[in-house]
Amino acid sequence: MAVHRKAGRNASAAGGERGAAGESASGPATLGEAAYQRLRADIVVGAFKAGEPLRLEALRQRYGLSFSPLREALMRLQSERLVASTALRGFSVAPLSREEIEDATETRILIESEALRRSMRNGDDDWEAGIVAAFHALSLQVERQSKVAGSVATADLFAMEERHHHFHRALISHCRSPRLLELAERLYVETQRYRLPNYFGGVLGQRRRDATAEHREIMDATLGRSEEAVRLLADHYRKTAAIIEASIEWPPVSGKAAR
Amino acid sequence: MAVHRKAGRNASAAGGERGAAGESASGPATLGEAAYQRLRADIVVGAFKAGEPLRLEALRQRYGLSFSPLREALMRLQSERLVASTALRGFSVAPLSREEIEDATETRILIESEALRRSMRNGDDDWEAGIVAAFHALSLQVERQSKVAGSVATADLFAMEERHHHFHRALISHCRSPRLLELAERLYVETQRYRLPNYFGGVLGQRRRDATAEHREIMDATLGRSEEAVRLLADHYRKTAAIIEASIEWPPVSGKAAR
DNA sequence: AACTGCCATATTTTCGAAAATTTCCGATTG
DNA sequence: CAATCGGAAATTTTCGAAAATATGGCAGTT
Repeated sequence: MAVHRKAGRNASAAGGERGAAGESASGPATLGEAAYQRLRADIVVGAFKAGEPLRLEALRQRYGLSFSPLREALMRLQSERLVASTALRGFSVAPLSREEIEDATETRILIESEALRRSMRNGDDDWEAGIVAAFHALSLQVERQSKVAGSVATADLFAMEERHHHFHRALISHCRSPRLLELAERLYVETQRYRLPNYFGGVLGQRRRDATAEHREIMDATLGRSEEAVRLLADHYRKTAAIIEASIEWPPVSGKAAR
Repeated sequence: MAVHRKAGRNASAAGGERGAAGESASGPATLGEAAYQRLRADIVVGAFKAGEPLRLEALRQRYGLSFSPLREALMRLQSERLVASTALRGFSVAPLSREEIEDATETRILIESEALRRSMRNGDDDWEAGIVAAFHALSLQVERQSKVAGSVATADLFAMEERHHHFHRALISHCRSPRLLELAERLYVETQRYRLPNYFGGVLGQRRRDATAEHREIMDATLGRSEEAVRLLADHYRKTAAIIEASIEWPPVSGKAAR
């Protein structure tokens, strides 16, 4: 007995190397992959609070999965610094702290600065077109949301986030280093944890900050192959970090983090 | 029935956060951790050839473990780029290539350059003492091995490797960035795969390269808080990469990598 | 009250088998 | 002969239970 999967499941012939963007239709190929994606999303949006223990039984019920795929996913998330764990005492959501956001921000700047420089050296017409297109799509979404009076739909916030991500990826896309691209990707997700609560939570209407102008400046300098682009990008990230650090009431440093 | 572990196993009360150095006595706390360490060691020393499929049944027999801890370990190794995998087609040893060693080397230089600069800014007396001590220990080992006539014992090669690693870690140890340290660590292991075969395999007696002199120069410039240290370190890594690239007969580019 | 040892319970970790999927091979067809 | 189809075998992935370990409370002692 014990039917493992409800139906024969989506017959994705392709499969796809992990780490690739795609998947598109038909969903994740394995339950482990699905667990990874859902868990990561839930951590990033704050569905689990920082530092909160992640008990396997609870996760099993929440996602309707068995231990094996969950453990795999948690293992993977741990190596991406979204989850912490101690030997025989289980997993917990990685804590948030000033030190962490600063380290993540500065590391991200180090990685993306280099990636941006290389992209500017290697970038061709397609690269430029990709950046312009991504910027435009992002602007449209910003425009649309600024028109809305009250609260913005969650779906729109996700669309916004997606386009923002896409824009920043376009800038460095032609650096020709798999490692730099992967690191930038991970650091984007790590910092997302810090940005999103601030973003969903509150200051939506009164956008004190003109992020679009910053993005445009970065784009212009980048297309002009100017080293200034690197400085602007770094400033952009540092400003974001500063705003977040100011807006969060950091929990008092406690000795016992996990569990 | 089905006794899980032979005996009650070593009762390591401590446990220890993963990623920490220690463990010292009493071995890994969990079988998953043990699998990770053994598998990683076997991949790095080339016990499994690059590109070779890692079949679970074979691993199960080799290490006397069940699937779960093995999969966990493989998952972890994949996120460290030592293992590749495709959705439902299993794992394989990550391939070696010119592109990879170049990317790894340049990324390592990017990371360690920044880490070294910060260490030079932050470093105190203990930091300096640590570097001097590590250099000295490394020199002693080099000295000892150069005296030996014929082939050197494997244990000595490992001791050498360990002290070399320790020296490079000492240089950047005070950068105050957990991420940079972790990345440097991972890149060290990644590049180890390329260095070791060359190291074990052949040119032991006729050390054409005076690595000790290079190390001393790096140390001196570092202790003198000179930016020159960064340049020397980068040269050191690029030279190593160049030697390796020259000494390896690269396999012809084939389309099908895994399995 | 503080400390210690012990037991019951909660939780993680590991196992071995079942299920799902891919791979391989031969027969069949165009 | 190339291509395709089917089905057996090989392999990965998932499950659910068993084992190992940690946790928390309670009694007994100092």
